[in-house]
Amino acid sequence: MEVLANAAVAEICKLVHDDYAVFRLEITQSQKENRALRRKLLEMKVARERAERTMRERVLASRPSIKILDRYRGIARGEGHLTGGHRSFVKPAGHNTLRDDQPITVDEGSGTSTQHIIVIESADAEAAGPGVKQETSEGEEDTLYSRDLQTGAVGAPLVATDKPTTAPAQPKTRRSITEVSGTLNAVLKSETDTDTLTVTQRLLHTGSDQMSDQRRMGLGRLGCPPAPASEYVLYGNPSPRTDSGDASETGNDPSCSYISEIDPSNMPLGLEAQTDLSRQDWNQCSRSVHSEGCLYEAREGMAVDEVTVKVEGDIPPTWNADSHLGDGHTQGRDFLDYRESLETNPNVAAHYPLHTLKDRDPVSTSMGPSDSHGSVLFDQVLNSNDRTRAQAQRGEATSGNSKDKRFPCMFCNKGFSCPQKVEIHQRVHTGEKPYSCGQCHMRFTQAGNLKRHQRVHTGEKPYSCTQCHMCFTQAGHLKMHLKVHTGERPFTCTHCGKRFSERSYLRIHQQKKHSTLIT
DNA sequence: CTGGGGACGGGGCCC
DNA sequence: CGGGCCCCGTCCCCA
Repeated sequence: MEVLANAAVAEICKLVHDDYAVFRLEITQSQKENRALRRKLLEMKVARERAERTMRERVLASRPSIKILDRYRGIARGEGHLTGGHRSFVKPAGHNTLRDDQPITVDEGSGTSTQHIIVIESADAEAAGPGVKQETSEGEEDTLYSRDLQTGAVGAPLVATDKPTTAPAQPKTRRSITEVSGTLNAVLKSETDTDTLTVTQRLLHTGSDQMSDQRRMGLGRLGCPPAPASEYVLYGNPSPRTDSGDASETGNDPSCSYISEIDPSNMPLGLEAQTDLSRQDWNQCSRSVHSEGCLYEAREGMAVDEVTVKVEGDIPPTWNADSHLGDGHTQGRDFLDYRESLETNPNVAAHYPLHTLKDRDPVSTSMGPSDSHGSVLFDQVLNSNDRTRAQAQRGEATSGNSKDKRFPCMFCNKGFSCPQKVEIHQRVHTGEKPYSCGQCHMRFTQAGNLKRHQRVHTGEKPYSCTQCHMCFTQAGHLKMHLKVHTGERPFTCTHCGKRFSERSYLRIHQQKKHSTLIT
Protein backbone atom coordinates (compact mmCIF):
# COMPACT_ATOMS: atom_id res chain seq x y z
CA MET A 1 0.00 0.00 0.00
CA GLU A 2 2.70 2.33 0.97
CA VAL A 3 4.63 1.43 -2.08
CA LEU A 4 1.67 2.17 -4.22
CA ALA A 5 1.12 5.44 -2.51
CA ASN A 6 4.69 6.41 -2.97
CA ALA A 7 4.52 5.45 -6.58
CA ALA A 8 1.44 7.54 -7.03
CA VAL A 9 3.03 10.47 -5.34
CA ALA A 10 6.10 10.08 -7.44
CA GLU A 11 4.02 9.97 -10.57
CA ILE A 12 2.11 13.03 -9.54
CA CYS A 13 5.31 14.82 -8.78
CA LYS A 14 6.66 13.87 -12.13
CA LEU A 15 3.58 15.14 -13.88
CA VAL A 16 3.69 18.34 -11.95
CA HIS A 17 7.33 18.71 -12.69
CA ASP A 18 6.82 18.13 -16.37
CA ASP A 19 3.95 20.54 -16.56
CA TYR A 20 5.89 23.01 -14.61
CA ALA A 21 8.75 22.76 -17.02
CA VAL A 22 6.45 23.29 -19.95
CA PHE A 23 4.83 26.15 -18.23
CA ARG A 24 8.12 27.75 -17.44
CA LEU A 25 9.17 27.36 -21.00
CA GLU A 26 6.10 29.08 -22.24
CA ILE A 27 6.52 31.81 -19.73
CA THR A 28 10.06 32.31 -20.76
CA GLN A 29 9.03 32.58 -24.35
CA SER A 30 6.43 35.10 -23.51
CA GLN A 31 8.90 37.06 -21.51
CA LYS A 32 11.18 37.15 -24.45
CA GLU A 33 8.42 38.40 -26.61
CA ASN A 34 7.60 41.02 -24.09
CA ARG A 35 11.16 42.16 -23.92
CA ALA A 36 11.38 42.32 -27.65
CA LEU A 37 8.28 44.40 -27.83
CA ARG A 38 9.54 46.59 -25.09
CA ARG A 39 12.77 47.19 -26.86
CA LYS A 40 10.96 48.04 -30.03
CA LEU A 41 8.87 50.46 -28.11
CA LEU A 42 11.86 52.14 -26.67
CA GLU A 43 13.58 52.24 -29.98
CA MET A 44 10.59 53.93 -31.45
CA LYS A 45 10.48 56.42 -28.68
CA VAL A 46 14.07 57.30 -29.04
CA ALA A 47 13.80 57.67 -32.75
CA ARG A 48 10.84 59.93 -32.53
CA GLU A 49 12.32 61.85 -29.74
CA ARG A 50 15.43 62.53 -31.67
CA ALA A 51 13.52 63.57 -34.72
CA GLU A 52 11.25 65.80 -32.78
CA ARG A 53 14.00 67.40 -30.81
CA THR A 54 15.98 68.07 -33.89
CA MET A 55 13.04 69.71 -35.50
CA ARG A 56 12.26 71.76 -32.48
CA GLU A 57 15.77 72.91 -32.05
CA ARG A 58 15.75 74.14 -35.53
CA VAL A 59 12.57 76.03 -35.16
CA LEU A 60 12.49 77.36 -31.70
CA ALA A 61 14.85 79.68 -29.98
CA SER A 62 16.98 78.46 -27.18
CA ARG A 63 15.62 79.57 -23.91
CA PRO A 64 15.18 77.72 -20.72
CA SER A 65 11.73 77.10 -19.55
CA ILE A 66 9.46 74.68 -17.92
CA LYS A 67 8.65 71.41 -19.45
CA ILE A 68 5.75 69.50 -18.30
CA LEU A 69 5.67 65.91 -18.99
CA ASP A 70 2.48 64.20 -19.49
CA ARG A 71 3.39 60.92 -18.09
CA TYR A 72 0.35 59.18 -19.38
CA ARG A 73 0.37 60.14 -22.94
CA GLY A 74 4.00 60.62 -23.33
CA ILE A 75 3.49 64.00 -24.82
CA ALA A 76 5.70 66.61 -23.46
CA ARG A 77 4.17 69.93 -22.85
CA GLY A 78 5.76 73.16 -22.07
CA GLU A 79 6.02 76.66 -23.18
CA GLY A 80 9.53 76.46 -24.19
CA HIS A 81 11.83 73.68 -24.80
CA LEU A 82 15.01 72.32 -23.64
CA THR A 83 17.99 73.42 -25.48
CA GLY A 84 19.80 70.27 -25.16
CA GLY A 85 21.36 68.59 -22.32
CA HIS A 86 20.13 65.75 -20.32
CA ARG A 87 16.51 65.50 -21.09
CA SER A 88 16.00 62.14 -22.54
CA PHE A 89 15.29 59.22 -20.37
CA VAL A 90 14.65 56.62 -22.92
CA LYS A 91 17.05 53.94 -23.48
CA PRO A 92 18.73 54.23 -26.81
CA ALA A 93 17.79 51.92 -29.52
CA GLY A 94 21.09 50.33 -29.69
CA HIS A 95 21.27 49.59 -26.08
CA ASN A 96 20.97 45.91 -25.84
CA THR A 97 21.56 45.39 -22.20
CA LEU A 98 18.14 46.24 -21.19
CA ARG A 99 16.98 44.58 -18.11
CA ASP A 100 13.44 44.30 -17.15
CA ASP A 101 13.86 45.58 -13.70
CA GLN A 102 16.26 48.27 -14.55
CA PRO A 103 15.27 51.86 -14.69
CA ILE A 104 15.57 52.88 -18.24
CA THR A 105 17.55 55.96 -18.68
CA VAL A 106 19.27 57.34 -21.62
CA ASP A 107 21.43 60.28 -22.11
CA GLU A 108 21.32 60.96 -25.71
CA GLY A 109 21.93 64.60 -25.37
CA SER A 110 24.98 66.62 -25.22
CA GLY A 111 25.55 65.99 -21.61
CA THR A 112 25.04 69.56 -20.55
CA SER A 113 22.36 68.95 -18.10
CA THR A 114 21.53 72.45 -17.17
CA GLN A 115 17.80 72.40 -17.48
CA HIS A 116 15.29 71.50 -14.88
CA ILE A 117 12.45 69.33 -15.80
CA ILE A 118 9.39 69.74 -13.78
CA VAL A 119 7.29 66.73 -13.95
CA ILE A 120 3.72 67.39 -13.22
CA GLU A 121 2.38 63.96 -13.01
CA SER A 122 -1.13 64.56 -12.03
CA ALA A 123 -2.49 67.22 -14.19
CA ASP A 124 -2.89 68.46 -17.64
CA ALA A 125 -1.01 71.41 -18.76
CA GLU A 126 -3.97 73.56 -18.01
CA ALA A 127 -3.61 72.78 -14.40
CA ALA A 128 -0.11 73.99 -14.45
CA GLY A 129 -1.26 77.49 -14.72
CA PRO A 130 -1.55 80.05 -17.38
CA GLY A 131 2.13 80.50 -17.65
CA VAL A 132 2.60 77.16 -19.12
CA LYS A 133 1.37 76.53 -22.56
CA GLN A 134 1.20 73.39 -24.41
CA GLU A 135 4.09 72.94 -26.59
CA THR A 136 2.29 70.41 -28.62
CA SER A 137 -0.59 71.88 -30.42
CA GLU A 138 -3.90 70.19 -30.21
CA GLY A 139 -3.88 69.62 -33.87
CA GLU A 140 -0.65 67.88 -33.73
CA GLU A 141 -1.74 65.91 -30.80
CA ASP A 142 -4.91 64.92 -32.46
CA THR A 143 -3.10 63.86 -35.49
CA LEU A 144 -0.90 61.73 -33.43
CA TYR A 145 -3.82 60.41 -31.59
CA SER A 146 -5.60 59.57 -34.74
CA ARG A 147 -2.63 57.71 -35.90
CA ASP A 148 -2.67 55.81 -32.71
CA LEU A 149 -6.24 55.01 -33.23
CA GLN A 150 -5.59 53.71 -36.62
CA THR A 151 -2.83 51.58 -35.47
CA GLY A 152 -4.36 50.72 -32.22
CA ALA A 153 -6.54 48.05 -33.59
CA VAL A 154 -6.30 44.60 -32.36
CA GLY A 155 -3.12 43.13 -33.39
CA ALA A 156 -1.39 46.39 -33.89
CA PRO A 157 2.26 46.12 -33.28
CA LEU A 158 3.50 47.48 -30.12
CA VAL A 159 5.66 50.11 -31.62
CA ALA A 160 2.92 51.46 -33.75
CA THR A 161 0.93 52.54 -30.78
CA ASP A 162 3.60 54.62 -29.30
CA LYS A 163 3.46 58.33 -29.41
CA PRO A 164 6.24 60.72 -29.93
CA THR A 165 7.70 61.64 -26.69
CA THR A 166 9.79 64.68 -26.58
CA ALA A 167 11.12 64.05 -23.18
CA PRO A 168 9.70 61.06 -21.50
CA ALA A 169 10.60 61.18 -17.94
CA GLN A 170 11.86 58.17 -16.25
CA PRO A 171 8.69 57.54 -14.35
CA LYS A 172 6.81 57.55 -17.55
CA THR A 173 9.04 55.09 -19.19
CA ARG A 174 9.10 52.98 -16.20
CA ARG A 175 5.40 53.09 -15.94
CA SER A 176 4.91 52.13 -19.49
CA ILE A 177 7.05 49.16 -19.08
CA THR A 178 5.23 48.21 -16.00
CA GLU A 179 2.08 48.30 -17.95
CA VAL A 180 3.57 46.32 -20.69
CA SER A 181 4.56 43.77 -18.21
CA GLY A 182 1.11 43.64 -16.85
CA THR A 183 0.06 40.88 -19.07
CA LEU A 184 -0.50 38.68 -16.17
CA ASN A 185 -3.44 40.78 -15.36
CA ALA A 186 -4.54 40.61 -18.89
CA VAL A 187 -5.23 37.00 -18.77
CA LEU A 188 -6.75 37.24 -15.42
CA LYS A 189 -9.09 39.84 -16.72
CA SER A 190 -9.86 38.12 -19.89
CA GLU A 191 -10.75 35.08 -17.97
CA THR A 192 -12.84 36.86 -15.46
CA ASP A 193 -15.06 39.64 -16.51
CA THR A 194 -15.80 40.33 -12.96
CA ASP A 195 -12.47 41.89 -12.42
CA THR A 196 -12.87 44.19 -15.30
CA LEU A 197 -16.28 45.22 -14.36
CA THR A 198 -15.46 45.82 -10.80
CA VAL A 199 -12.65 48.05 -11.76
CA THR A 200 -14.71 49.68 -14.40
CA GLN A 201 -17.39 50.47 -12.00
CA ARG A 202 -14.99 52.07 -9.66
CA LEU A 203 -13.43 54.13 -12.32
CA LEU A 204 -16.56 55.18 -13.99
CA HIS A 205 -17.69 57.06 -11.01
CA THR A 206 -14.63 59.14 -10.79
CA GLY A 207 -14.80 60.14 -14.36
CA SER A 208 -13.42 63.36 -15.58
CA ASP A 209 -14.32 65.31 -18.57
CA GLN A 210 -11.11 66.76 -19.70
CA MET A 211 -10.63 65.01 -22.92
CA SER A 212 -10.49 67.07 -25.96
CA ASP A 213 -13.34 66.49 -28.26
CA GLN A 214 -11.06 65.54 -31.00
CA ARG A 215 -9.61 62.85 -28.94
CA ARG A 216 -13.01 61.70 -27.96
CA MET A 217 -13.94 61.57 -31.55
CA GLY A 218 -11.55 58.77 -31.94
CA LEU A 219 -13.76 56.02 -30.88
CA GLY A 220 -12.94 52.49 -31.22
CA ARG A 221 -14.91 50.13 -33.25
CA LEU A 222 -17.35 49.85 -30.47
CA GLY A 223 -17.65 53.50 -30.08
CA CYS A 224 -15.66 53.43 -26.97
CA PRO A 225 -12.65 55.59 -26.64
CA PRO A 226 -9.60 53.55 -27.09
CA ALA A 227 -6.99 53.36 -24.54
CA PRO A 228 -4.03 55.51 -25.33
CA ALA A 229 -1.01 54.09 -26.82
CA SER A 230 0.92 53.52 -23.72
CA GLU A 231 -2.05 51.90 -22.20
CA TYR A 232 -2.80 49.37 -24.82
CA VAL A 233 0.54 48.54 -26.09
CA LEU A 234 -0.32 44.94 -25.71
CA TYR A 235 -3.69 45.31 -27.21
CA GLY A 236 -4.12 42.36 -29.37
CA ASN A 237 -0.76 41.08 -28.59
CA PRO A 238 -0.14 38.53 -31.23
CA SER A 239 1.58 36.41 -28.74
CA PRO A 240 -0.73 33.59 -28.04
CA ARG A 241 0.31 33.55 -24.49
CA THR A 242 0.10 36.74 -22.65
CA ASP A 243 0.02 35.34 -19.24
CA SER A 244 3.65 35.62 -18.62
CA GLY A 245 3.91 38.04 -15.84
CA ASP A 246 7.28 39.53 -15.74
CA ALA A 247 8.69 38.27 -12.59
CA SER A 248 11.46 40.73 -12.48
CA GLU A 249 9.07 43.60 -12.52
CA THR A 250 6.01 42.39 -10.84
CA GLY A 251 7.82 40.58 -8.23
CA ASN A 252 5.71 37.59 -8.84
CA ASP A 253 7.33 34.56 -9.98
CA PRO A 254 5.32 33.53 -12.95
CA SER A 255 5.76 30.02 -11.98
CA CYS A 256 3.88 30.71 -8.86
CA SER A 257 0.22 30.75 -8.44
CA TYR A 258 -1.63 33.45 -10.24
CA ILE A 259 -3.31 34.49 -7.11
CA SER A 260 -2.43 38.07 -6.92
CA GLU A 261 -3.64 41.36 -5.81
CA ILE A 262 -3.45 43.44 -8.86
CA ASP A 263 -1.53 46.57 -8.61
CA PRO A 264 -3.95 49.25 -9.71
CA SER A 265 -1.29 51.03 -11.58
CA ASN A 266 -0.71 47.83 -13.37
CA MET A 267 -4.22 47.07 -14.22
CA PRO A 268 -4.72 45.62 -17.62
CA LEU A 269 -5.80 48.18 -20.08
CA GLY A 270 -7.53 47.86 -23.34
CA LEU A 271 -7.24 44.19 -23.40
CA GLU A 272 -9.49 42.35 -25.65
CA ALA A 273 -10.92 39.10 -24.68
CA GLN A 274 -13.28 37.10 -26.68
CA THR A 275 -16.35 36.43 -24.72
CA ASP A 276 -19.67 35.18 -25.65
CA LEU A 277 -21.38 37.37 -28.12
CA SER A 278 -24.17 38.36 -25.92
CA ARG A 279 -21.83 40.16 -23.64
CA GLN A 280 -18.97 41.03 -25.79
CA ASP A 281 -19.90 44.52 -26.69
CA TRP A 282 -20.61 45.54 -23.22
CA ASN A 283 -17.50 43.97 -22.04
CA GLN A 284 -15.49 45.69 -24.62
CA CYS A 285 -17.09 48.96 -23.97
CA SER A 286 -16.60 48.67 -20.33
CA ARG A 287 -13.04 47.75 -20.85
CA SER A 288 -12.42 50.61 -23.08
CA VAL A 289 -14.03 52.90 -20.68
CA HIS A 290 -12.06 51.37 -18.00
CA SER A 291 -8.97 52.08 -19.91
CA GLU A 292 -9.92 55.60 -20.50
CA GLY A 293 -10.91 55.92 -16.95
CA CYS A 294 -7.58 54.80 -15.81
CA LEU A 295 -5.83 57.07 -18.14
CA TYR A 296 -7.69 60.22 -17.64
CA GLU A 297 -8.29 59.78 -14.04
CA ALA A 298 -4.64 59.28 -13.64
CA ARG A 299 -3.89 62.34 -15.64
CA GLU A 300 -6.02 64.29 -13.32
CA GLY A 301 -4.27 62.96 -10.38
CA MET A 302 -6.99 60.64 -9.43
CA ALA A 303 -5.92 57.99 -7.09
CA VAL A 304 -6.17 54.98 -9.24
CA ASP A 305 -4.94 53.20 -6.21
CA GLU A 306 -8.52 53.05 -5.18
CA VAL A 307 -8.89 50.19 -7.46
CA THR A 308 -7.97 47.00 -5.88
CA VAL A 309 -9.04 43.81 -7.41
CA LYS A 310 -8.35 40.51 -5.96
CA VAL A 311 -8.23 37.58 -8.20
CA GLU A 312 -8.24 34.40 -6.39
CA GLY A 313 -8.73 31.03 -7.74
CA ASP A 314 -11.49 30.28 -10.10
CA ILE A 315 -13.96 32.99 -10.63
CA PRO A 316 -17.15 32.00 -12.30
CA PRO A 317 -17.24 33.04 -15.88
CA THR A 318 -20.69 34.37 -15.41
CA TRP A 319 -21.22 37.49 -13.55
CA ASN A 320 -22.85 37.37 -10.23
CA ALA A 321 -23.33 40.86 -9.05
CA ASP A 322 -24.24 39.90 -5.58
CA SER A 323 -21.22 37.86 -5.04
CA HIS A 324 -18.78 40.24 -6.57
CA LEU A 325 -20.03 43.59 -5.71
CA GLY A 326 -20.82 44.48 -2.25
CA ASP A 327 -22.65 47.39 -0.89
CA GLY A 328 -21.79 50.61 -2.45
CA HIS A 329 -21.59 49.12 -5.83
CA THR A 330 -25.16 49.34 -6.70
CA GLN A 331 -24.53 51.28 -9.79
CA GLY A 332 -22.12 48.78 -10.99
CA ARG A 333 -24.62 46.18 -10.23
CA ASP A 334 -27.19 47.96 -12.20
CA PHE A 335 -24.90 48.25 -15.08
CA LEU A 336 -24.29 44.60 -14.91
CA ASP A 337 -27.89 43.90 -14.52
CA TYR A 338 -28.36 45.18 -18.00
CA ARG A 339 -26.06 42.61 -19.29
CA GLU A 340 -27.81 40.10 -17.25
CA SER A 341 -31.05 41.29 -18.68
CA LEU A 342 -29.66 40.81 -22.10
CA GLU A 343 -29.03 37.25 -21.29
CA THR A 344 -31.97 36.42 -19.17
CA ASN A 345 -34.77 38.72 -20.09
CA PRO A 346 -37.10 36.80 -22.30
CA ASN A 347 -38.04 40.01 -23.97
CA VAL A 348 -34.65 40.18 -25.45
CA ALA A 349 -35.36 37.21 -27.52
CA ALA A 350 -39.06 37.66 -27.73
CA HIS A 351 -39.22 41.23 -28.84
CA TYR A 352 -35.80 42.42 -29.74
CA PRO A 353 -33.21 40.22 -31.17
CA LEU A 354 -30.03 40.54 -29.30
CA HIS A 355 -28.22 41.88 -32.26
CA THR A 356 -30.34 44.95 -32.19
CA LEU A 357 -28.36 46.01 -29.26
CA LYS A 358 -25.20 44.33 -30.11
CA ASP A 359 -25.06 45.93 -33.47
CA ARG A 360 -25.87 49.26 -32.07
CA ASP A 361 -22.97 51.26 -31.05
CA PRO A 362 -24.15 53.24 -28.09
CA VAL A 363 -21.88 56.09 -28.89
CA SER A 364 -21.00 55.90 -32.49
CA THR A 365 -24.58 56.01 -33.50
CA SER A 366 -24.72 59.36 -31.89
CA MET A 367 -24.16 62.33 -33.99
CA GLY A 368 -20.56 63.14 -33.67
CA PRO A 369 -19.58 61.76 -30.36
CA SER A 370 -17.73 64.59 -28.95
CA ASP A 371 -18.49 65.15 -25.41
CA SER A 372 -17.27 63.63 -22.38
CA HIS A 373 -18.30 60.31 -23.34
CA GLY A 374 -16.33 57.51 -22.18
CA SER A 375 -16.45 57.36 -18.49
CA VAL A 376 -18.90 60.15 -18.12
CA LEU A 377 -21.25 58.58 -20.49
CA PHE A 378 -21.23 55.34 -18.68
CA ASP A 379 -21.38 57.13 -15.45
CA GLN A 380 -24.59 58.63 -16.62
CA VAL A 381 -25.79 55.31 -17.75
CA LEU A 382 -25.13 53.86 -14.39
CA ASN A 383 -26.68 56.72 -12.57
CA SER A 384 -29.66 56.76 -14.80
CA ASN A 385 -30.26 53.18 -14.09
CA ASP A 386 -30.37 53.92 -10.44
CA ARG A 387 -33.00 56.42 -11.20
CA THR A 388 -34.90 53.98 -13.26
CA ARG A 389 -34.69 51.50 -10.50
CA ALA A 390 -35.85 54.04 -8.02
CA GLN A 391 -38.77 54.86 -10.22
CA ALA A 392 -39.57 51.23 -10.49
CA GLN A 393 -39.48 50.98 -6.74
CA ARG A 394 -41.89 53.84 -6.55
CA GLY A 395 -44.15 51.89 -8.83
CA GLU A 396 -43.59 54.15 -11.75
CA ALA A 397 -42.32 51.43 -13.92
CA THR A 398 -44.93 49.30 -15.40
CA SER A 399 -44.63 45.65 -15.80
CA GLY A 400 -45.20 45.73 -19.47
CA ASN A 401 -48.34 43.73 -19.05
CA SER A 402 -50.52 46.67 -19.73
CA LYS A 403 -52.34 46.49 -22.96
CA ASP A 404 -51.40 50.07 -23.72
CA LYS A 405 -47.79 49.46 -22.91
CA ARG A 406 -47.07 46.33 -24.71
CA PHE A 407 -43.64 47.33 -25.88
CA PRO A 408 -41.24 46.32 -23.17
CA CYS A 409 -37.75 47.52 -22.64
CA MET A 410 -35.36 44.75 -23.36
CA PHE A 411 -33.26 45.77 -20.41
CA CYS A 412 -35.67 46.44 -17.59
CA ASN A 413 -38.90 45.10 -19.00
CA LYS A 414 -40.64 48.36 -18.47
CA GLY A 415 -43.54 48.72 -20.84
CA PHE A 416 -44.18 51.56 -23.24
CA SER A 417 -46.95 52.49 -25.51
CA CYS A 418 -45.00 52.50 -28.72
CA PRO A 419 -41.65 51.37 -30.04
CA GLN A 420 -40.32 54.90 -30.21
CA LYS A 421 -40.86 55.33 -26.54
CA VAL A 422 -39.01 52.14 -25.95
CA GLU A 423 -36.18 53.25 -28.14
CA ILE A 424 -35.87 56.51 -26.30
CA HIS A 425 -36.10 54.83 -22.99
CA GLN A 426 -33.51 52.26 -23.85
CA ARG A 427 -31.02 55.03 -24.34
CA VAL A 428 -31.03 55.13 -20.61
CA HIS A 429 -29.42 51.76 -20.74
CA THR A 430 -27.36 52.03 -23.85
CA GLY A 431 -26.05 55.51 -23.28
CA GLU A 432 -26.89 56.50 -26.79
CA LYS A 433 -27.29 60.24 -27.16
CA PRO A 434 -28.15 61.06 -30.71
CA TYR A 435 -28.81 64.75 -30.23
CA SER A 436 -25.78 66.93 -30.09
CA CYS A 437 -25.59 70.59 -29.29
CA GLY A 438 -23.68 72.54 -31.85
CA GLN A 439 -22.46 75.08 -29.36
CA CYS A 440 -21.07 73.04 -26.56
CA HIS A 441 -21.04 69.42 -27.64
CA MET A 442 -23.47 68.45 -25.01
CA ARG A 443 -25.42 65.46 -26.05
CA PHE A 444 -28.89 64.34 -25.26
CA THR A 445 -31.04 61.34 -25.51
CA GLN A 446 -34.08 63.31 -26.52
CA ALA A 447 -34.55 66.09 -28.99
CA GLY A 448 -36.66 68.03 -26.60
CA ASN A 449 -33.97 68.05 -24.03
CA LEU A 450 -31.54 69.35 -26.58
CA LYS A 451 -33.95 72.06 -27.54
CA ARG A 452 -34.37 73.00 -23.95
CA HIS A 453 -30.66 72.98 -23.44
CA GLN A 454 -30.06 75.34 -26.29
CA ARG A 455 -31.81 78.05 -24.39
CA VAL A 456 -28.71 78.13 -22.30
CA HIS A 457 -26.85 79.41 -25.30
CA THR A 458 -29.54 81.59 -26.72
CA GLY A 459 -30.42 83.12 -23.41
CA GLU A 460 -34.04 82.58 -24.13
CA LYS A 461 -36.15 82.49 -21.01
CA PRO A 462 -39.69 82.12 -22.18
CA TYR A 463 -41.24 81.56 -18.80
CA SER A 464 -41.70 84.76 -16.88
CA CYS A 465 -42.93 85.22 -13.37
CA THR A 466 -45.81 87.58 -13.20
CA GLN A 467 -44.95 88.45 -9.63
CA CYS A 468 -41.34 89.45 -9.84
CA HIS A 469 -40.19 89.64 -13.42
CA MET A 470 -37.95 86.69 -13.08
CA CYS A 471 -37.60 84.60 -16.17
CA PHE A 472 -36.81 80.95 -16.54
CA THR A 473 -35.75 78.62 -19.23
CA GLN A 474 -38.00 75.86 -18.04
CA ALA A 475 -41.63 75.91 -17.19
CA GLY A 476 -40.99 73.69 -14.26
CA HIS A 477 -38.62 76.20 -12.81
CA LEU A 478 -41.19 78.91 -13.07
CA LYS A 479 -43.68 76.66 -11.44
CA MET A 480 -41.27 75.99 -8.67
CA HIS A 481 -40.45 79.61 -8.36
CA LEU A 482 -44.07 80.57 -8.02
CA LYS A 483 -44.18 78.66 -4.81
CA VAL A 484 -41.91 81.30 -3.41
CA HIS A 485 -44.65 83.80 -3.88
CA THR A 486 -47.53 81.57 -2.98
CA GLY A 487 -45.85 80.00 -0.02
CA GLU A 488 -47.09 76.66 -1.14
CA ARG A 489 -45.36 73.86 0.70
CA PRO A 490 -47.14 70.66 -0.17
CA PHE A 491 -44.50 68.28 1.11
CA THR A 492 -44.62 67.67 4.81
CA CYS A 493 -42.16 65.78 6.91
CA THR A 494 -43.92 62.96 8.64
CA HIS A 495 -41.47 63.15 11.53
CA CYS A 496 -41.48 66.77 12.48
CA GLY A 497 -44.21 68.26 10.41
CA LYS A 498 -41.97 70.68 8.65
CA ARG A 499 -43.22 71.56 5.23
CA PHE A 500 -41.35 71.96 2.01
CA SER A 501 -42.12 73.21 -1.39
CA GLU A 502 -40.39 70.37 -3.16
CA ARG A 503 -40.10 66.70 -2.63
CA SER A 504 -36.37 66.82 -2.95
CA TYR A 505 -36.16 69.35 -0.13
CA LEU A 506 -38.18 67.06 2.05
CA ARG A 507 -35.99 64.16 1.22
CA ILE A 508 -32.86 66.07 2.03
CA HIS A 509 -34.39 67.22 5.23
CA GLN A 510 -35.33 63.74 6.27
CA GLN A 511 -31.97 62.42 5.37
CA LYS A 512 -30.22 65.03 7.42
CA LYS A 513 -32.55 65.38 10.35
CA HIS A 514 -34.18 62.03 10.61
CA SER A 515 -31.84 59.77 8.71
CA THR A 516 -34.73 58.38 6.80
CA LEU A 517 -35.85 58.32 3.28
CA ILE A 518 -39.22 59.22 2.03
CA THR A 519 -40.99 56.42 0.37
C1' DC B 1 -33.60 78.98 -4.35
C1' DT B 2 -31.88 78.74 -9.13
C1' DG B 3 -30.45 76.39 -13.08
C1' DG B 4 -29.40 72.44 -15.91
C1' DG B 5 -30.45 68.01 -17.32
C1' DG B 6 -32.78 63.02 -17.34
C1' DA B 7 -36.77 60.79 -18.21
C1' DC B 8 -41.54 59.94 -19.33
C1' DG B 9 -46.39 60.59 -20.85
C1' DG B 10 -49.65 62.84 -23.75
C1' DG B 11 -51.18 64.58 -27.88
C1' DG B 12 -51.07 66.16 -32.64
C1' DC B 13 -49.87 65.20 -37.37
C1' DC B 14 -49.02 62.27 -41.22
C1' DC B 15 -49.19 58.06 -43.81
C1' DC C 1 -57.97 53.29 -37.49
C1' DG C 2 -53.48 52.33 -36.08
C1' DG C 3 -48.63 53.04 -36.18
C1' DG C 4 -44.73 56.08 -36.61
C1' DC C 5 -42.92 60.33 -35.60
C1' DC C 6 -42.39 64.52 -33.39
C1' DC C 7 -43.18 68.08 -30.05
C1' DC C 8 -44.36 69.57 -25.70
C1' DG C 9 -45.25 69.58 -20.86
C1' DT C 10 -44.11 67.73 -16.71
C1' DC C 11 -41.85 65.57 -12.86
C1' DC C 12 -37.80 64.74 -10.86
C1' DC C 13 -32.92 64.93 -9.49
C1' DC C 14 -28.79 67.22 -8.57
C1' DA C 15 -25.22 70.86 -8.16
